[in-house]
Amino acid sequence: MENTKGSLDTLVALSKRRGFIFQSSEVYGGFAGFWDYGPLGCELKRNIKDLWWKSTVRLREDVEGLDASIIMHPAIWKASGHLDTFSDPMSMCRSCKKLIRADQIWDIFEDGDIKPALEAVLGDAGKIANWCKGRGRSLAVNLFAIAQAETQLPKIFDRLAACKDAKELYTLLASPDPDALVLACPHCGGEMTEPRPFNLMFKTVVGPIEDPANAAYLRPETAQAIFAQFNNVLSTSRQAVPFGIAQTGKSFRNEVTPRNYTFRSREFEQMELEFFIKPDEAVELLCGKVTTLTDNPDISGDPQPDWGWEVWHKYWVEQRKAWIIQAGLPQSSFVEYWQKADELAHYARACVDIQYAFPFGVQELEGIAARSDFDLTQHQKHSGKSMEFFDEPLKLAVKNLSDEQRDAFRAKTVIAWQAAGKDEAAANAFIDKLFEGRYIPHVIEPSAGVDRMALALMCEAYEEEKLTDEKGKEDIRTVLHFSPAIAPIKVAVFPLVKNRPELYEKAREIFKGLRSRWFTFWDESGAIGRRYRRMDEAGTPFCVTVDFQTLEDGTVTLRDRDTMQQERISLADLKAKLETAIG
RNA sequence: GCGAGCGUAGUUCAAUGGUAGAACUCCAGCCUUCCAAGCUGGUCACACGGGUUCGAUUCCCGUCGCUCGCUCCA
Repeated sequence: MENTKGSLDTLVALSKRRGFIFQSSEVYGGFAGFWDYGPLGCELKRNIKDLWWKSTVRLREDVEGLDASIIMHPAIWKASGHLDTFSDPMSMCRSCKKLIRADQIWDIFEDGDIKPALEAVLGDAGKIANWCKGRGRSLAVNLFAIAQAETQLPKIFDRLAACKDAKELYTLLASPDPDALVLACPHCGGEMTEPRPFNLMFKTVVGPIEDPANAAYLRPETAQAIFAQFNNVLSTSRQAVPFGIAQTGKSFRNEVTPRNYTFRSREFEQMELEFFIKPDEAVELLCGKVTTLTDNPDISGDPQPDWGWEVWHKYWVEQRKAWIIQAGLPQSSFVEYWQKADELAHYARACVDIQYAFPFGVQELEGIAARSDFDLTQHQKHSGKSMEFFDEPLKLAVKNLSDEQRDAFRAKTVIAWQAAGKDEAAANAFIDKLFEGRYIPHVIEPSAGVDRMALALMCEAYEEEKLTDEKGKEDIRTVLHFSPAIAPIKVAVFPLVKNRPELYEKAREIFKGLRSRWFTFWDESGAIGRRYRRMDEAGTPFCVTVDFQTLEDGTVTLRDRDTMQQERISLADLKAKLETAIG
């Protein structure tokens, strides 16, 4: 049997044909970056989320759930850094790769005579109109926006975007110095890319008044809500660090290029866990040592109090890999990529990407980041509210130390912090707090995409099987090998033929009995083989067929999707059998 | 965001300056005692908006969408 995985195109076609995923707003021509999940797709997504929630929250004593609002106080995005970095036009230096806010470059230009000169030229609407004639629309829009000279000047970005064109315009109008309009990096003098609007967040207005002061954003990640509600969850849940807060929900990013089917969508769903841990210094004071990866600790069992952040991070990487395998991606189908030091975000100590081999390339499915205390520190700074955790055992442990031991600890810690580039005062402030039993927890963040997981599971499950029957006739069977836990339809019930009332009635009775427990599908039309194949394309693991023997001895045939084998099983045993297989 | 190509039923393909055919799918009926293939009938398409024209699915322009390459991806 020679089987193939099929291309992304064949998967997309099946996905539409069977009702997994539709293009958003299709009747109006579609809407790039947005997708709708049909009857089977929404079951699939629901099953993925349920499986995640069960393993992350329900089965763990140390994780609590949260379901926060999508639109939150804009100050959250100020604190998190999203607003500063990604809502302004940015320009990147081609040499030193530094990202610089476009208005900062503009400020540099203000030193010279570029700005007034440019504005003078651009202000001549008649010249611009002539020049724009026959040129690209976006260019004309940009230049006219500037030329219109409304009471408010157009946004700085619009002006800067026109710089390249303005240079040409300068030349055309015999400007004294067109070269002056080349954007130069203020750090190294290198060439800057054209400014781009990094407004990755969707902006909206809260309240009926259309005023910039009422601007708010759709969340670009679910994580920040968890940090913002850290204190509330902590104080109402009887948890203590280490513990986690989990959330699933929609997030929104104004992606520049939504491509590869649902992989990079502008609206997507995340499953995020923020797991709060003690800083290593606190672990050391409590346990007298910090277990690191070089100690080769056993991370397959319950977490241990002496684990440092490295071990916690590795622990969650392994937890997440186990879950992904459970969901139906074999170990061989994904890779664990440890980001190099220069790839890490400035606040991250380590980050592992779980990458799946999609048909369009090996791409990130989930990230597990060690984010230090960056997020809670930011929110403490911006909100003015303490994000510290009071660790009573820590306070007691410190109390039991001698003055010499405390001094030695302080000296050692200050040196370590200085080696990490932080100043002595910060180290001492941290140690003072620590000695009182207070610290800002660090965090390990496993962050997974529901849509990416659904797509990966569909890609992995998809197979075109070449079958040859006993007469030697070849046939291709398209089948989705979903694991029973995530399969949208768990079981289908068929009457072997539909024009025998007694058979039909018996099958309906069995169908209704199963439906109360699992998502069960009923199909009575066409040849039995055709019905089996329909269910293969939907990924339904089991089909129950009611035939004449059922009426005599109370047995049915149970057909397995993957092996296509059938077994006769008594109705009395059917539910127990399915319970074992599906769960 | 830039450049190139593409856009006809759910899918794969036709034809055409005079409003479109097929196969498979799907639906209904018949037949049918277990793996899509029998019979009969049926539903369903020119992405959207302008322009040229007596008339546009066809030619032109724009928008939207898709694919590829660049760019981007906190």
